[in-house]
Amino acid sequence: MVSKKADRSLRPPVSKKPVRSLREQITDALRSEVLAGVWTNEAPMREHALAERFGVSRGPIRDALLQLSQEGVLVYSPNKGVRVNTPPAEAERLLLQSMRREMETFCIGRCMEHLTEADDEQLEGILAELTRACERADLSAIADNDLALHRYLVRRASRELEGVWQSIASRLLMDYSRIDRLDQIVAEHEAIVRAVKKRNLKAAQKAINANII
Amino acid sequence: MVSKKADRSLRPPVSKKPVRSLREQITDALRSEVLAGVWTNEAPMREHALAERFGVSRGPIRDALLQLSQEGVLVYSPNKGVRVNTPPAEAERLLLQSMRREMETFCIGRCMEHLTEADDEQLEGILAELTRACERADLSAIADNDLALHRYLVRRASRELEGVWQSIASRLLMDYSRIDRLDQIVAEHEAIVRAVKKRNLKAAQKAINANII
DNA sequence: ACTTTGTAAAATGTTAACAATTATTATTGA
DNA sequence: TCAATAATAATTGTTAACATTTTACAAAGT
Repeated sequence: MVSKKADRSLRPPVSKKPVRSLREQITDALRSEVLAGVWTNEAPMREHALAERFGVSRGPIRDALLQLSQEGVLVYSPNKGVRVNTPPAEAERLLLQSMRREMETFCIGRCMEHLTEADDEQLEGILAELTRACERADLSAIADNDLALHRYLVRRASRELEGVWQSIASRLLMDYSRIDRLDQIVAEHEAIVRAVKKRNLKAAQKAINANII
Repeated sequence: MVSKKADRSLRPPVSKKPVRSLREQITDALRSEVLAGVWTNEAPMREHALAERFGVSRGPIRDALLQLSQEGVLVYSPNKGVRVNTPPAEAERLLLQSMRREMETFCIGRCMEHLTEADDEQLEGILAELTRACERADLSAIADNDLALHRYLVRRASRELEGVWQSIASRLLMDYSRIDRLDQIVAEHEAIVRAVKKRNLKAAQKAINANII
């Protein structure tokens, strides 16, 4: 499924997309699953089982699990493996929320002016995927595209900040599976994209802050 | 030096200290070196050389390099290895500073009331190490103990926040090697410890904010 | 019945060999 | 001489085997 051979044969002959390593692919797949509530924090996630499922050896699996542990999605216990992290307590949650708002407000303010129509298209594409994911209630895809939309704006503002942002956003979405208002998710992100397309900074910041809850 | 056998033989018979994995030891060692300016970002850090130096195989080395890349200390290029990251630009720096202040202000306010005399002793110990490191101008040890003192307070407040804090603090200290006022470092951290020992929250927050520059 | 102890299974930690990629050097051609 | 290209070396990516640790289970003892 993510094996290297298959990946290469499927890749278009001329591709500008940066090669995504096995580790990255596995990390992304597992993150969206965990945020969607596919895994419980009762039983540890076994490396051998994951390796078989992804059709790779334990090496890249370990890399992904280590990365997700640093990101706050999983919790790592030496010699015991990893399990799903618990959502942050109320006080931590409020702090992380405040920090995420600060980051994304900064990022949209920084990238807004030099966004192009190509960026608008990209955002529309992610929004469309998010909408479809909501329609079929695919929590994993919803988490994926929710993060992707915000990440796109962060990345446009600063590659340096992406890592910090990811670990804050992931922690905040640790109880994403409890989300039930799927139409609200779509509406909030539509508002963000709309404001961005109009290059209306204040409205965009307002929409983003309204979405970070 | 960091081999497992040696480590176990040196461990006291009854120890409450959590076992530090090879990955953690190597990560900490490399982080303090990079922050101290031992490595340049000109040449990539070679896995084989590091493996030989630490007397382990490339596996744990790769783990440490991956972790430090996520932390913002190193930059990872697929198939090309890692090199030292560049310090954040001014705008990013100001944002990260603000976030770090917010975090540490929160953490000291949260842990202050349930700190004990044992904590005071720990902090004094770190401060003493920091002072000695400054006296012999050992930048690596200075970076280590500077981070250790702040990390201690963060950890006392919340284990959940430690990872986020580390990646912010590391990025802010990426030009630590340019520090030349060694006596000022000692004075600022003395002020922090003094305020904490007096359980004076306002003074502690002020001292911490004065130190985050 | 309960605790303790020893053994076996299963999991993670580490290593070394192999595969694939990138960088370097040498060579060929105009 | 210089550019293009092929051979070579060096480096990272991946894998499978081995080592260590933890866990589960059963047997023995009190």
